[in-house]
Amino acid sequence: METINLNRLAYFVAVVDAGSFTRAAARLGITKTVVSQQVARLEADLQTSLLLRTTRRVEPTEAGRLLHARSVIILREAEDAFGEVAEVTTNPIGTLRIAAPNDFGTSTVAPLLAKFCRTYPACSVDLVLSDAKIDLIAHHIDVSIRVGWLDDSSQQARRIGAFRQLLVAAPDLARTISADVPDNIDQQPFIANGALREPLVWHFSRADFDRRTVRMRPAMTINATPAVLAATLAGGGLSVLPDFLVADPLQTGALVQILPDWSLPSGGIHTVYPAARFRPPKVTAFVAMLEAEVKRPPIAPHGSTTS
Amino acid sequence: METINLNRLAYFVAVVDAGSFTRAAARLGITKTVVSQQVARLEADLQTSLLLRTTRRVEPTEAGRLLHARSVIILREAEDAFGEVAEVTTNPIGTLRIAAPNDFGTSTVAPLLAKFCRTYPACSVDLVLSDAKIDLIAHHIDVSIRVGWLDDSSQQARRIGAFRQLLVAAPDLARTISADVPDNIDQQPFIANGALREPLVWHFSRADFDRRTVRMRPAMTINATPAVLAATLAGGGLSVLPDFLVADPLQTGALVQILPDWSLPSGGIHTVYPAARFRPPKVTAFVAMLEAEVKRPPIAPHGSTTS
DNA sequence: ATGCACTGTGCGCTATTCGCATACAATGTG
DNA sequence: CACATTGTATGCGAATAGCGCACAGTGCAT
Repeated sequence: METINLNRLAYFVAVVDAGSFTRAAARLGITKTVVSQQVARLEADLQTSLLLRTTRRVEPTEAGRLLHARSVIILREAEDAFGEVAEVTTNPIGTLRIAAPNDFGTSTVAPLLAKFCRTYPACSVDLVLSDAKIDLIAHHIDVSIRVGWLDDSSQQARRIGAFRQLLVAAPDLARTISADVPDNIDQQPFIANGALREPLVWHFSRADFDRRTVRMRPAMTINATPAVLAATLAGGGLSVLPDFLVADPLQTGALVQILPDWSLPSGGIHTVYPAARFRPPKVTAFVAMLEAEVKRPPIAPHGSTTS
Repeated sequence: METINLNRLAYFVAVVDAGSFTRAAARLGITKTVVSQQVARLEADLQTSLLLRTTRRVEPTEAGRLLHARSVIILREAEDAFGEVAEVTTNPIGTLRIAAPNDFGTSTVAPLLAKFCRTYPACSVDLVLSDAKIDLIAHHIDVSIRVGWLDDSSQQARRIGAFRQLLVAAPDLARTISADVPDNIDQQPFIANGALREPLVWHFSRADFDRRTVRMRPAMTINATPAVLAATLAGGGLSVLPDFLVADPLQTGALVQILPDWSLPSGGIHTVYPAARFRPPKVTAFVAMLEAEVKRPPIAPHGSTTS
């Protein structure tokens, strides 16, 4: 069987159902000429008469009745399939696979998932945490969240928010620091984040004009941000951490911000999508929710310490 | 959902199955350009990305996986349906509905059905006996058998054989007739067949040159041929009957042919088909069998009486 | 009988689509 | 970093879809 035109089945079924070429054409919104010709071609393809025509009546042959019964099922199934696809393309539904870095995923994305699943009960979520860049299409990732500073290669990233970096310390250590300018801060023990490209050199700025660059002396270097946080909480030294990680410790007083009047370079929160022409609503819905969450800064800029 | 092109489903499925546009194109025997474009159009129709493409890998999206699963089923069902139709169009199979006159149907067609059903076990037969002309397509008749002399209206009839008309009588009556020329036969009691157009005037012929026309005097007129036969068997008079009806009585001696050297006009046995482009094999097979049966004349022409 | 309305189909025509060949950007692979 | 391979964009010819029109056949109401 070498590839018979499936579209003609719809015409044929319409004629049988309507009992007339003319009515079928009206129902299909095309000329009766076309219906007649299409059915004729279907018959030619199958080498069978499917319909016996009089000017007054159209009656299916045995082969016609056979094919009609099958075609009705086929067409209904096709309609169902298209309907299902349409459902996915118009409503947030289905499984959403999100890739995110470990720290941001744990601190921000994961808590947001509860709300997302509550808002869109037809969605389920797979959160894939990884700090490495993974192949989006190979892993069926719908949206990947990249935090920090993008290298030029990821062109198709879209910035949905920013995060600030805060110099923090455990309260006991913070009490020993009285400086209100960064100049001598490099005398303090520093926990370097080995995951950053430049973990030691930090550019402080204040009020649009005051700028200082300080090279910290690492008391220790840890290449995973959550571990840096843990060490900092334990009083191991100062460290620079993103706001979304230290919001809670600052709130509870487990950490204290040092030099709160000075800002460090802020980074971007980006979404990256696999190259697709159309974006499913589940992705749009989630990104909208994440963007709202991320635009509401967890720490007011230039706020004071919470101790 | 306004009529999505079903043919593209095959292309899409081929790509997913092959995991590559190029391999799918090879499998389909067309260019990869076409496959790419067709899938792109399907996606445009559905307003959805079905495939995520890299030059190295092609992976279906969630909608794509959904549609793939459905499409595989749809395509398989379509193939099944076409296969079933092909079965009907190539092999004698299915229900064969035959229309025939009461007399010929009873005497000739009905006995033949046993052989037909034995030869083609995949066929079942509906024999519709009626002396009136019925609407072939309204009654789903595959082939109608007309016996006798067609009026000009039935153009699409095909002659598959002939029958002879025989002047017969019961043996007791036949013994009283000694004539060997038709001239005085009109003195005998005659049973007229009211179903004929001209039941009384008969044209006898012998050996290509001897011709006589006789007008019989009806002792009785009966408008159903089988009843004429019954009256003749009962000795009610001479009558003219088709060979297929009197073959058995002549064989057993229940009837005797009168003037066996003289012939009466013979009639045709015709098939009439509903106007269809293609003829199903079940019809062809049956007509072939009927033609063979009918071509073998039940009574040798110019044979002698069997008394 | 006889218009008459209506059926399905054939014909000429145009717009769209199918399909091919070629060229090209992107991406792994050695 | 050359190289092969992938999917896509482009231009072009052929096939198809679809339209309007005209026409023969058929049932219905006179």
